[in-house]
Amino acid sequence: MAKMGRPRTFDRQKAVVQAMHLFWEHGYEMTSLSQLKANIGGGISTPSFYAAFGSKEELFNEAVQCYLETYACVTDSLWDDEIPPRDAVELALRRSTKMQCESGHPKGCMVSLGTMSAPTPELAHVVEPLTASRSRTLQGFVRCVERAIAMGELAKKANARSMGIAFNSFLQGISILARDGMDAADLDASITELMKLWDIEVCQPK
Amino acid sequence: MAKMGRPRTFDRQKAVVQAMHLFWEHGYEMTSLSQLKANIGGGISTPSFYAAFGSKEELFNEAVQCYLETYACVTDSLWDDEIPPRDAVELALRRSTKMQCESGHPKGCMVSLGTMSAPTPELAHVVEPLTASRSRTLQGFVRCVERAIAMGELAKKANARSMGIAFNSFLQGISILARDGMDAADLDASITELMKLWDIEVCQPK
DNA sequence: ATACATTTGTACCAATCGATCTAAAAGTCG
DNA sequence: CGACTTTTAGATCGATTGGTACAAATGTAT
Repeated sequence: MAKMGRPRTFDRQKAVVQAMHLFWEHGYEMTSLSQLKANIGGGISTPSFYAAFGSKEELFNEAVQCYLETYACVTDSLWDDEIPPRDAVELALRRSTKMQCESGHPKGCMVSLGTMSAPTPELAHVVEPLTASRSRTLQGFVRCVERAIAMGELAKKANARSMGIAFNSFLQGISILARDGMDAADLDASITELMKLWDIEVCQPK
Repeated sequence: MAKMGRPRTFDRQKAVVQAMHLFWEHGYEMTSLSQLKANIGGGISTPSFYAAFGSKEELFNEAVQCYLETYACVTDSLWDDEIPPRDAVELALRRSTKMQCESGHPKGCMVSLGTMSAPTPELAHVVEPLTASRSRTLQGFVRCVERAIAMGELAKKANARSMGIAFNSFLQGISILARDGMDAADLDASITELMKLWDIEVCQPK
């Protein structure tokens, strides 16, 4: 049995992407139904919106999932054991910077900037996937340093958690700088500086 | 001639502080008049609010000024030429971390988190003082590195702007980590790691 | 052709947004 | 006391918030 009934006038998948861009730009609560409806398929009506997505919150969840499966993958190298740990860290930083500064979508990272999207405790569950993603990214940095120590690349006395937090805090800050309009080249140069943090912990005698 | 007319039932200065805490926690647009009125002097009426502060935007401006003159001073060391540049940078980072994690007020920095407070361009002017403050802090970091190079403490080949951006991005990221509930001790340890970025650029031969 | 399934547009819902009007209340002055 | 000044409380403003009811429109299946 194929699909029945009157067909949609808009592409549902494209609509999720358009919604993702709006939520990315303005956050959950600051994005209104009017904005969403106006930007989906060149404008849709209220009942069409609710028939297709259920509610604003459900659409947000879909938008977040869409983001996590696409743009957020720039940090996937942190969990790739095929990549040398130093390369994994540098790749995550450089790919994330490039993504956050490129045109065609809002600046910065939706996960990082989502920190301010849930002001009230009763709305915290809405952005929980974003919170979990930030926690996971921090874990990824720590994991890379731990892996390097275990491999003998970094000194045993290196503090994996502190180094991981340093890389992670730098990464989170990029979202704010990108929103403020900083060039990708400037950020890239600062990554080169930051990576020296890794190099000075490398075991000297080979 | 002394003050005339019916006296206020609330302390205007305390009210600005309470409003600052609300704006700090939820941002400009996400803080409603109802919240402000309910939290000022144990609850005030609408006309009392407008008689005392003019409008929501004017109160926000006062709250921002209050923040900049108090909490934001944790980074003042960046412009104090009496302090050795390395100490100035480390002081700014440690004082800011301590402030952002201490109890008695919302976590994180109002200036950094204010990035998400102005979604629409027509509200950008409201948070302009916050944007300017972030720009000023970045300049402060760069200035310290430049001062160290001029003093001969850091190598001439050191990239002042890139290093400044690295310190600044790390600092901005702290707001997000603090909001996520990270301990001040963890952040402090990561500052110790980050400061190695400075030490490796120090001119070796004394 | 007719029954069925789904989306569509129009109108509407209560609640809240920031802000204002009016008038009583509560002080300081002469 | 009475004139003056300011703040107070209650009612209300139009606009917007997220979300529904209802019926016409448009497709597929039999």
